[in-house]
Amino acid sequence: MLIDFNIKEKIKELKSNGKNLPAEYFDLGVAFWLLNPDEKEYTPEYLSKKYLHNERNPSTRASSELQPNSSGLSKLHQFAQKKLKEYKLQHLFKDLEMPLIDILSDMELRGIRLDIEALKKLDQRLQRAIEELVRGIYKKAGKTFNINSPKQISALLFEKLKVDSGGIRKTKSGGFSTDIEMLSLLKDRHPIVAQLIEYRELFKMQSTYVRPLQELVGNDGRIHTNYIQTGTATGRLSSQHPNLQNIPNGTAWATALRSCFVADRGYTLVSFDYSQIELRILASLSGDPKMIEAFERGLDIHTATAANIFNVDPKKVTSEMRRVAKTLNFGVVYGMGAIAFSKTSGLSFAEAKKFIAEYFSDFSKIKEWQERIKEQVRTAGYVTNLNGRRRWLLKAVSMFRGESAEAERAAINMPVQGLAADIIKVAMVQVAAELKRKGWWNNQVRMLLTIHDELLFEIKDDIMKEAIPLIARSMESAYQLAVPITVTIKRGKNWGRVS
DNA sequence: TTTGTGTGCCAC
DNA sequence: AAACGTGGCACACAAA
Ligand SMILES: Nc1nc2c(ncn2[C@H]2C[C@H](O)[C@@H](COP(=O)(O)OP(=O)(O)OP(=O)(O)O)O2)c(=O)[nH]1
Ligand SMILES: [Mn+2]
Ligand SMILES: [Mn+2]
Repeated sequence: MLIDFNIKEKIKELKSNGKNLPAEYFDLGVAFWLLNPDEKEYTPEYLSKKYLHNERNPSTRASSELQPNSSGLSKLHQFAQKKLKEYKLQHLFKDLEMPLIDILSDMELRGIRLDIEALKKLDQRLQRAIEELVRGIYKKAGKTFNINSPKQISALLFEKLKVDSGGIRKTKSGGFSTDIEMLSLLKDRHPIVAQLIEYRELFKMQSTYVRPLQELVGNDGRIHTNYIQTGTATGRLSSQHPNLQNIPNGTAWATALRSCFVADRGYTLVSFDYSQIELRILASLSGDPKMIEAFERGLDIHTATAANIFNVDPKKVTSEMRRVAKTLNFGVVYGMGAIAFSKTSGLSFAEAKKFIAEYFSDFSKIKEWQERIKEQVRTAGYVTNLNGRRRWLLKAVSMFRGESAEAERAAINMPVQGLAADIIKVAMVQVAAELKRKGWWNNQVRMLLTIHDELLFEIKDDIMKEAIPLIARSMESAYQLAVPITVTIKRGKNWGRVS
């Protein structure tokens, strides 16, 4: 058995060189992450110092110092084994996280094709639009300055241009805040502000996405992200270099950017996204009869909330309205206050307070479930999800009210977000196994991206008709809840496509 | 020159 | 963001 850190990288190396893979492996970083997903890092140096009280990297120590069988790595292994068993995490480790490594390594090696020419054109369009905005901003300002500096924007607006600063929040370091909420407030007070807002949007697109993506395209014309299996405290994956889990979505610029992610010739991009996934999980965990019935009837609670808040017929709910409602639905169940709710929804403070109160009286079992979680985290110092995944939250008993409240909200979130993470991981393992049985894995069907509750595939056109229902049914049956689990399927030659 | 903090914003 | 949660990343600015 291969016992080491960063096994995903080692597997990728072996696969790239056509070597045989170890039959069994034990990733120490992932093991320690399951034991405590809030560690600062999961390196041999850090963990052996912390758990073995040993300063040096256990894997690079001179062999002369070592007793056979008691090297630092096997000490860490023994410790992790013992604790995984004690915490009942072996199942998650052995049957979910370790099998996932093989899948993630295939996904990272495969990468996703980028249309470089389209991206360059988008860059140029952005560049021209940004230059135009900069000209207009400097003209209205009567001087040049660094528009990327919140400090300089503040000085310009409130000192040089004498814009009324009434109602403008201060940052914790004392200056006026210039975030989107404050700029929206200032939009009616000076014509420069609308241009600043648009500049922010375009500069973000260019500096965070369009430029770095061009840099990171490989010789194969594809982008290879790195999934961090130890990257979150709830069980989700994270994605780095580049992060492909936060590619813009919804605006015209976002669609243009997503259109640069394309399928190989003869293939189609197909995405499968779980519907209202954490609300379904919450309904199931809490046993709330009303929410369970809503899902059994096939209702869309995000749409219902949007219709309610915006006072329109559910059929008239737009995707932007539904996204706002999504923020509100999850906000409420994870502890949002009436002030934040009113700002996000546009409702008055009183209406917001009423909405939240009615939400918890409609779905009263959710409130009861939350109270049980709060009790658990206070008494045990940790919470677990349905599969035993664990998060330590010792601050739940902090003497500082803000700290304990924050820990309680995290405690309420973890069992839900963490089960959603487990469900998609189970789905990935199950789908991969079924596709391998078909002989399609990594050939006619390529799993490209995992985005929290969504899988993006590249599928050969001639087997789409068979592959799509196979994947969808597999994802929907990956886990049994008290409510049905469904996926929404979208397809196109590029990622900016319509349904 | 590098490193760390603050601000801000993209996604789920 | 004044009581939604989970992330990654770019940039300004100050300190090392
Ligand atoms: N706490 C919190 N969680 C969020 C937020 N946005 C998304 N999530 C979590 C909960 C969602 O169920 C999960 C997947 O995000 P999606 O965008 O796919 O939304 P969801 O599946 O709920 O609805 P959908 O039917 O796919 O549009 O991520 C948010 O603003 N706050
Ligand atoms: Mn979803
Ligand atoms: Mn999603």
